[in-house]
Amino acid sequence: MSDRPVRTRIAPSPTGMMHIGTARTALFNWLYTRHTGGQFLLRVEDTDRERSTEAAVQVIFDGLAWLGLESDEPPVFQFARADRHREAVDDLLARGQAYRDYMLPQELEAERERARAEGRVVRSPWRDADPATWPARGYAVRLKSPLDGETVVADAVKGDVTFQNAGLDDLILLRTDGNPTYNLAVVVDDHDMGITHVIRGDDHLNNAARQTIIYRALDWEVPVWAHLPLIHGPDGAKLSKRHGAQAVGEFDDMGYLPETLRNYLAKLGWGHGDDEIFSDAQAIEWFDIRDVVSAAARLDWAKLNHLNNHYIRQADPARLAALVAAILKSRDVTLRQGDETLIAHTVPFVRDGAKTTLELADAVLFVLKTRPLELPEKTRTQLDAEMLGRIGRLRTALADVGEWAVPPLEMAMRAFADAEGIGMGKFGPQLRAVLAGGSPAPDLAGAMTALGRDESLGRIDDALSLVT
RNA sequence: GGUCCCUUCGUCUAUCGGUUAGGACGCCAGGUUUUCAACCUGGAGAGAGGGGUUCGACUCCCCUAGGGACUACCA
Repeated sequence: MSDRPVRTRIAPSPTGMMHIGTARTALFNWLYTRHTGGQFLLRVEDTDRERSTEAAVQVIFDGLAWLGLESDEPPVFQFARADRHREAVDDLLARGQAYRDYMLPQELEAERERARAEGRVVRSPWRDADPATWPARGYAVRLKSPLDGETVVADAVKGDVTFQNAGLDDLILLRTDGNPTYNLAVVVDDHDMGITHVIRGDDHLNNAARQTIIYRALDWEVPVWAHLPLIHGPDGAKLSKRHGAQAVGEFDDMGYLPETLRNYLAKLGWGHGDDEIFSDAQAIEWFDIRDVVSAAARLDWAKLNHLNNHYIRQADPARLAALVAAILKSRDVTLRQGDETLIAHTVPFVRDGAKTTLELADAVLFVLKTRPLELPEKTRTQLDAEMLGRIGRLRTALADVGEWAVPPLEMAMRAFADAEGIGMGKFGPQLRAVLAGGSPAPDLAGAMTALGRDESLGRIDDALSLVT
């Protein structure tokens, strides 16, 4: 470890989606650099040319942007650095830290079977071969790993993890076709990018030992390792499609806010005492790798929903209105001029029960309807002469309300109920139906406030005119 | 099979040798009530098992069991 300024990175490969685990890794890297005043970088591991399409790369950019975790420097593309990787291999060869391996595929296969049967690691006969014996054919380049002793990965989350070198094979650095492999490229790129802390998924812990050996062979400073436990599905198994969602974009589509994800993901595998809901600023102030939990966590939808409800209640109505408008458009609901403003105006009255912006979109629908509303069959039967008479008298009372706001409207309705000698249950459900046409609606005073005086009274008038 | 990691309420976690093992979500009961939520009050609910170390272990060590990752000329 050194006193270099902290530089971390997120290094996803473009697969066409951004896994939620990748998102959390990005968040932890980001929190740590913000906490220490360092830089957070992005490297696209696009060496798999088949999958690395422009669209797949864009998914990564979009995912990070949505989460608000932007890189402090332009992204680095791994494939473009292949020459530099080969240069490092040449260096290793020159230092005698790597060797040409002329094993044929079938020979390798046979050796692999033998090694497994003997309970040892694959070894190449070319490790110490005399150059004079080199055949005239293509070769791969392997790292000349130490045969004995041990390699310790000083992990900031797991503690010291010791690997016996005898159990580590000579990994391939350069393929026969001349292309660098992942383990080599990662080391070279992290070094060149000045990465001081490699914070990544648990699944790379085993790689860390061999990567440590590469760093040493190159005589480079080994970064601080921090391997985060993985995120599992609610049933404890690896998170996959059947758990409902695994990609960042899916959470967006399901109506979760990015600040919800940030808070939730931060709490998944890291914690600060009893704090459950906290701002980015607080998370940045409190975050430390040492407090990262070492066990895998499970995704809990109920808690995610609870958090999302909290943030929906905190959010700016205009911002929510824009999100809701987009959702409605995707459902082929045609919005008129001014509808988004109307939605923003309605949001405060309906947001308390909304767990997602999708639910918020449902909750806001009643206000967008145009008169005359189509009333449900059940309501039409309930609107007999007696009920219509009552609602007519209520309309008169409401029309007298001075300020069209929740408290006065509530007062007026209570006074009306008292005057009629009945409970609110005797006209509330019917009034709701008349106002909302069967759509979900908030409490009556809230619904009427959202609708406004003219629209509310107008909808009541429409119902009253149903008299047959 | 081999290597490595993990194990506190259903779930996320607090505890860094001495606590009635705390909080949150969920759940249950009650309250509020014009629907659904939200909200308020209360409740049930945990140290995987077995050995040590220690005056004293959830906390440290070992074993077992269970879960997971890696084991490619993929990343």
